[in-house]
Amino acid sequence: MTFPQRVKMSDVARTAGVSVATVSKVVNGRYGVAQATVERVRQVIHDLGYEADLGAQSLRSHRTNVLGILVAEFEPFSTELLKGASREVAGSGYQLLAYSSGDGEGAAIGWERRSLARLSGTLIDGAVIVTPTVVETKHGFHVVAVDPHTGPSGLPTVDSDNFAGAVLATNYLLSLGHRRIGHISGRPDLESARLREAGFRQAMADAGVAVDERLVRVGGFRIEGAAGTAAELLALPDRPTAIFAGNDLSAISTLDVARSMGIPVPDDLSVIGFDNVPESALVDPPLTTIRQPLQRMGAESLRLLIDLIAGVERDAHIRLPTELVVRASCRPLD
Amino acid sequence: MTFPQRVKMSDVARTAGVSVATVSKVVNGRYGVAQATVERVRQVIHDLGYEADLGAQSLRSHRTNVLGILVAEFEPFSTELLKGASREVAGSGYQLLAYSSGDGEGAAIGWERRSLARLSGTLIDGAVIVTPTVVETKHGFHVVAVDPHTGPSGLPTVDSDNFAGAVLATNYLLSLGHRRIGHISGRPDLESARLREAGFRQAMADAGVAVDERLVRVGGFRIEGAAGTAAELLALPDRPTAIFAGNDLSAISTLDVARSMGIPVPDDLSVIGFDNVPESALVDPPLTTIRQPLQRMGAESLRLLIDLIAGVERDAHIRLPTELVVRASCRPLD
DNA sequence: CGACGGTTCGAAAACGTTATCGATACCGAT
DNA sequence: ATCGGTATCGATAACGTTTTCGAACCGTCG
Repeated sequence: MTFPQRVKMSDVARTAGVSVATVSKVVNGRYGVAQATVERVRQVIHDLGYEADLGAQSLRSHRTNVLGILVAEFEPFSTELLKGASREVAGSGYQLLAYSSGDGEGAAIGWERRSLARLSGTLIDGAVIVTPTVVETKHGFHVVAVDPHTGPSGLPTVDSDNFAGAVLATNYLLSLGHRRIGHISGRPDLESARLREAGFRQAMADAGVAVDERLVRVGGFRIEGAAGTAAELLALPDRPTAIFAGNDLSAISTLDVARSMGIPVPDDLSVIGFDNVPESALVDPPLTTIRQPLQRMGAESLRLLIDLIAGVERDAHIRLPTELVVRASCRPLD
Repeated sequence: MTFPQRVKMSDVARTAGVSVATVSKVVNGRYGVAQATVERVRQVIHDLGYEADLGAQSLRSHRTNVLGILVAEFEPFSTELLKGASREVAGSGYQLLAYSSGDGEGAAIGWERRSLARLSGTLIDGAVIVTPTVVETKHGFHVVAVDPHTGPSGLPTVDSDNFAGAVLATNYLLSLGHRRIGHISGRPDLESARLREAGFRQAMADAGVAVDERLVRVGGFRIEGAAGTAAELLALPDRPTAIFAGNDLSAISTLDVARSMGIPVPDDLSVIGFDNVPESALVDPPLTTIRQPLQRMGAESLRLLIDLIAGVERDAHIRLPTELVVRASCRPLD
């Protein structure tokens, strides 16, 4: 296990005929080295293919120019965020690393904290955490939270307007004439799930229609959990004519369940989702849903993180707008 | 930019009343420390929440216990691999970091080499590269290639049996009575695309049906490129009755084009894909395709990498089987 | 009783980088 | 000539860890 080929700063220094200190200055663009020297050293660096040793760099300066993004799992939601984030990072001088807990469903809740402890201050200069449960963060290490769990988070956050989106969705269903509207809500510890349910209730109240409590149920944000809930809802004697699912995954799951129960969508049941993951355009029927600008959220969170590290003063809570995407899974009640 | 809170090995040593050398031995499970001391130090480590500084660790020992997986972009294909890989890594003692070039379409070809140069030997102990163009790798640093570009690669690889899969697909269409079969092939510099086209031609030849060269066209593996190609194919005066698309993305794209041209699938056109990405089950009609065990490929590549690093002797070329997944996008020719 | 093997521990030297700060060279002005 | 002031550069001390190697101790055996 040897790394014989790695060229280090002292090699560059020797063949350029200067000291390592000077090479370091050139690499980091510090003041105090003659233009001619700069160019010579640059040339040697290029010729030798020198790359700074991240470990040593971090050890000495506590900076690595590497940013991390932590997701629970690589599913469509996170993936879209990742796309936006990795696009944003290009040209920023940072590298982006994605990290997944990798441990499935029943994983310990504190995985992000452990990962962060391990990575922070040594491997990465900052991180964006998706759907985090943690709030505390050690001083001097920057993290921004995307779509955090409930609770007063002191962290900088970026999310979308979940409440307004839920109102949008509910109003759309209402405008189609639906009154018996079911809601499959997400994990109650998720701030976004809570807000979506709140928006749903608000819109119903504003329209003056009472919500039948038997029609709003926790389904989880995962596809399996939602299936059971959808089945319960649809098996009800007077089942809802429309379902507002807490996210696209559970909406898609509802579509499946309806099909297997012989309930045609949208004819006998309207379904609306939330998120607008790419899949929602592909399912049959194409899903009407609320669009969260996922890629943009990823991009914004990275930009925010970079700004935070650079110390620029700015608003640390970004809320992006949601919008209704009408496809084919809803229709007016006869 | 200070990190005041970070507890270092010397802190542990001091409060445990031993030297840093001893702590290091405990952490790394080295021989030569009394059982009682081990337990005392372990306790202190836990109490103080000590985490090794990856930078210093790597600097000194050239090991980080971090593995990387490099993908060009976070699309369904890579994502499935990532899932498999991150599942496999759990409990292996390694951490897994995903890295994406982030730069879109026209990015420089050598991005992986640059990334690898930067990360290798300092940040990660080894890497799996998805769809790599590079072949060379510095000595002592292990990489395994998934679905590599064409050319004799000296790298350890894992892929699926693209040739056999293409034969499977073609034979299926043939068995349905199709003779005018079109093929949208992937980027010609991809080994897998080349093999799929070869399998297609082989199966046609074996069945004694000549391939009409106007019906096999390069479409690229990206959804946009494939759309144009599909449109050309379907606009032909005597258009094919079936299309074997080089991958699911182009198959899905073909479905779209067919719909917009008013050609019903599968009634007037059969379409078969390759990969079996999750999306293919969701589209309308659900796509008949060839399944590559993507998650398993991810898992196998990680296992291979770990074994390689550990120095175990084993076959360094893994080829996983493909299989036909019949859904609803093909039907017998009348 | 001295030597010896085994066990447990710590001092100290790396690893490759960055930051400080003193040394040197050079310049124009007195 | 001497001097103050700038540029330019290099020695050197960290950073937190791993590893080597010898010291110290204890019990055993000849």
